[in-house]
Amino acid sequence: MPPAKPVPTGPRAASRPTLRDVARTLGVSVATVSNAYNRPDQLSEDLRGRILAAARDLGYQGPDPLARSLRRGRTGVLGVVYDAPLDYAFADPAAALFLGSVTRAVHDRDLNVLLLAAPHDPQADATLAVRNASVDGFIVYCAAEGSPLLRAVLDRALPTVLVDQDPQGGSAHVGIDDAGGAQAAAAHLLDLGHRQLGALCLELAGDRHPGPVSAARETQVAYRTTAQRIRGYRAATAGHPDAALHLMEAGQNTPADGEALTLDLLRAHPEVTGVVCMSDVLAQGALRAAATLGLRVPGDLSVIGYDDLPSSGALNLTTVWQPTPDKGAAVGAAILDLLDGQEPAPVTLPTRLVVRGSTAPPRSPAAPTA
Amino acid sequence: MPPAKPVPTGPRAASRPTLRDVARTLGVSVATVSNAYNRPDQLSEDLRGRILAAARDLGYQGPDPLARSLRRGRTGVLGVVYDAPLDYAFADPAAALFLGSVTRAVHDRDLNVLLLAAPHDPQADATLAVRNASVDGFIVYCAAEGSPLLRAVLDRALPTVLVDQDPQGGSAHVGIDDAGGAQAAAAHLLDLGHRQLGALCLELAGDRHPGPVSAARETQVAYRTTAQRIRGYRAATAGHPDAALHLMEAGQNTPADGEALTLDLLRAHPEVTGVVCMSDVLAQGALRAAATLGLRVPGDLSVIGYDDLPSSGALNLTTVWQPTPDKGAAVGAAILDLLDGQEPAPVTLPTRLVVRGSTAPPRSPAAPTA
DNA sequence: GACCCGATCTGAATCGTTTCAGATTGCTGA
DNA sequence: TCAGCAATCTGAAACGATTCAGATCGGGTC
Repeated sequence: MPPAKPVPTGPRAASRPTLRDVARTLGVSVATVSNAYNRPDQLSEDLRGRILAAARDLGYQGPDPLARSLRRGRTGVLGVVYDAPLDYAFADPAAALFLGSVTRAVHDRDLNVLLLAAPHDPQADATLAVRNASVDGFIVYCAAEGSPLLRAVLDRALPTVLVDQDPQGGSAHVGIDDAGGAQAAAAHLLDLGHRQLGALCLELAGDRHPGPVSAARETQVAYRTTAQRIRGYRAATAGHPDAALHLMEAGQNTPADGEALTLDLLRAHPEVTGVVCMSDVLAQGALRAAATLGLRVPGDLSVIGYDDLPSSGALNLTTVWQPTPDKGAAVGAAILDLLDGQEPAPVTLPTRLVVRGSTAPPRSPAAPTA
Repeated sequence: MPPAKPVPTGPRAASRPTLRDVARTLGVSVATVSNAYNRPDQLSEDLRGRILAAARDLGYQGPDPLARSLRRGRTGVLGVVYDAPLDYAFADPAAALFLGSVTRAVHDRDLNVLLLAAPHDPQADATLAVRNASVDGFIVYCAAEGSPLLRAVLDRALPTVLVDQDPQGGSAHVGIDDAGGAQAAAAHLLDLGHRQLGALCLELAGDRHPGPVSAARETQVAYRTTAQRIRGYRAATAGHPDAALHLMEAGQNTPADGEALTLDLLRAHPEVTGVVCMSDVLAQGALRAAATLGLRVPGDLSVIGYDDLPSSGALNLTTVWQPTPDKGAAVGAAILDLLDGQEPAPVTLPTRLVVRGSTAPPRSPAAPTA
């Protein structure tokens, strides 16, 4: 005797109706109902109308996105990967602005963005989210050299674009002229006559190591952006044998860290008259520190940022502008190319020094206060 | 004759290996391979090791997330919905900070966040992204009363939390004391002696209508946040019969718009000595406008913001603080409750006036300039 | 009348998993 | 000796769609 065919479970409970349910109530095939949604030209207007009506009556919401993605082999989702907890990342408006410009670029093709980030808990498996993400491609925004997260992304072997990172593993690359911008910033201060400079750096590596940067540490920078900008600062000072550059590393990219770092810097090196910062957010902290110490900007201390945030206009902050909207557009274009099977050319976008009111020649050393 | 069984396509091309492929190479069942990944206790350590090894050799990356989601009925993704193009939304760091705090709250449960927003093209179907999103729930951040996007979300009948919005349709609610904060801001200026006030408002409705707010328009505010804050401003001025409040509506929440609006305001009402703003971003614009006009802050013009962004410290801006991290945590807790089948209580968080240096008593009317 | 064609509609395979309900095996205790 | 049981492993049914290769049918052409 053949094994009894399992009895179908009759009309299912209050569960969501499926394509099959609406097919059954009309006595048509599921293929036809599917066509009613996806290929209106494949069935008569009349039947299509009846199907859509029946669907409405049943409370059917249209084809399940998940099942559709599985069958079609595309999800319509791009993973944007930050190698840091997201609330840290978004403490910098520049990160958010970039994200906005990326989504703008990919929305036209009906792609959405899934946020993937490192967990807060350092014990937790950082790669889990990346490994379990249902996406058509990745955009990696900020990852240290050799980070597990980055490796997990590359392992997925999906279309991937690396932002501000050394190209590797067959992925596309978009970046800015980090070194050039930094060099311009430091050169600006040197041209004004400053010789004792401080630099507020973003993290050099994923380990938390805030404070003065040792020569040893400076040789092993994991983040490309940080490495390039240090290179720029160094290149500028190299032209002035009498110039000194004191590097400070931030634990987090926040005004609070920038303020603390500046206080430390000026305590250790009171001779410093100009500070270059790797972000406007850090520069905001430097401005606060100056206010705390009763130093006038730019009279007693010159400050330069990096990014040119919208708020930096109101702060009258001299800074290095970068083309955030273009960057997002370039990233979007690159990932779309990859999805289309084409190989996009690497992109490096320009930066530009924006001189505002937070920089001026140093007070001459011997001059009396005020 | 029975129809010939279709011939299996042999070893598939260079396509990605599946669970079945690794099962076949070891001669075990797919169930066992699945268990090797999901239920290590269901098979011997020995076999499990061989399976994982074979998987590695084949280049199998682990169970496909999509198929897994379909079968399990959960995606591990939450949709965060903005009823505006994302690059506009993220022009306000407050939006980004909120998003960061939400992701922080849900990451602990291995949930990720999918960004869903209105398209730039007003012709495009705004609801498409929401209808096609594979998510376990929604968080709606900023939607006008009766917006199609909001309706589309509610139609999906998934766990949903509404942020800064009137509760409706069985969804949870998290908000702040918008009116209270606004009232405190306006009251602060009135207490200082100001009587001619300007107010820089966020959009009143989804149509783009920047400029002075007519009485008619004021009666039909689509955004709850805007409505509540206007109510707060009005409540404060109501106590002073000799006080006037001039409402200006922003087209976008950006410093540029805030600046333009302030210039318009002061041109039309030179008697204004204090400006309350519905965001710090707009307040940044007001500060710039003052600088442009050669007005000193707070000597000639007092300015108050809303949000207390990190950058507002450096700007020395008096503003209304709101507990962004708590808000994200509350939203996260609410959505997790809903996913667990529980009904979270509505949450309303407090706001607080932070007095800094951008507010002072008005220069006495008759006093000579400087 | 035979043939072909376009317009509609259907059957069934497939996407890649998870999981329930056994089957098999070897061992223990009575 | 044999029922009972724990430890392993398997078969096959979902999950909810898309899509390809026909089937059916009425009408136009020669």
